Amino acid sequence: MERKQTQGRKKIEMKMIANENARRITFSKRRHGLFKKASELSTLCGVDMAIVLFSMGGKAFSFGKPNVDSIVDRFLNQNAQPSEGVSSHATGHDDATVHQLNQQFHDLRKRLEAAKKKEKILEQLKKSMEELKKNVAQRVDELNSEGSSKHAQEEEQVENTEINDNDVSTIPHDWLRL
Amino acid sequence: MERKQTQGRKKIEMKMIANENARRITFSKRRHGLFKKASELSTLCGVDMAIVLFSMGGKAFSFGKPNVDSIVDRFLNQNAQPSEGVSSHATGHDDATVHQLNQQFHDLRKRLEAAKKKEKILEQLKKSMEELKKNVAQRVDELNSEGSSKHAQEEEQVENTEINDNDVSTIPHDWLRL
DNA sequence: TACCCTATCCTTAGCGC
DNA sequence: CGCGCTAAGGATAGGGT
Repeated sequence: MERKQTQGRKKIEMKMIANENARRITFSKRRHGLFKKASELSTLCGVDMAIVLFSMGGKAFSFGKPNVDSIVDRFLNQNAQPSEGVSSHATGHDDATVHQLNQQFHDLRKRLEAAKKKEKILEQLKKSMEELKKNVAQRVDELNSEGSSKHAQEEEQVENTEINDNDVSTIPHDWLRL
Repeated sequence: MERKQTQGRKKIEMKMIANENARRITFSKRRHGLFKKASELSTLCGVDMAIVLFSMGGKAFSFGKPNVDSIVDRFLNQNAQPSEGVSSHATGHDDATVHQLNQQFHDLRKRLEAAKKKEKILEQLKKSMEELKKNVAQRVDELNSEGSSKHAQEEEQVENTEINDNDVSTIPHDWLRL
């Protein structure tokens, strides 16, 4: 008789998980599960939505269709008048389709504008990096020429930028932060 | 010999549900499921989060812990954060400085990667927009010249950002080895 | 609209690599 | 970390009230 290899899934109490490590694992797993469910819901029903959550470490994760910002924007401007752009003079023939297209167009324009801004900053970013590079190299040189040692084990604390999510355009909201 | 009362759950294709009524039912059911998952995740892991979604009818639904606005606030304010980094040039000679610089470098590189990805999306975005623009213009024309037969509801997905980003690092991975 | 029910399908806790 | 595995727990499509 063989023992079962694993005990399989067990029920857990719905309270904050005490063990910090287990909590992190659960956070990771369930976050992915949640995003997947969200993705399915949005495709099955053709609706727009966004999810934003902050881990215990303060790191932010997000999912959005078509993107988080457009949803947040809509959320904040719920009681404001929608958008007016293309069919501005179509006072009488307002159709759901046109309205929808309008909405999408509006969102796209916003995204383009934002993107252009970010392009400029890109250059700055590159320069900053070059300088940083120089700085570090110099520092390392100093250290090396003064007798190398063995301290090298721990570093890399930044980790995990979560650039790739399971669906659509999920660009890290903080991809630009100087 | 009784017939089974129901056929039980069946697998469904992951595409927009055609039948409008079924779609609404699924929307309702899965929305509840999603919110429940979200609630569980937030309690199990003790994290804050928010979900906002708009039904096809344009109605907004939301979930938030502790509430949506606080999350949205945090999300929006994050882009302006100074991020308290590293005191420029610590005249020190300890490896702490190097460590900090190294950390900052990693951070920068991650951002650069994300930025390049963004660049690609930009191109696609522009194309999408051109097309959308054309679409809208055409739609409006149709409406203005009214009298034609009923239009088909042929939309188009603006989304679908399939970006395969390979090799983004401009700097050799080991140019700096601590 | 909101529940109820059942038979599946899907998610994930707990371990190991 | 991420990936795989197993099996129990949970979500839910389809149908009914």
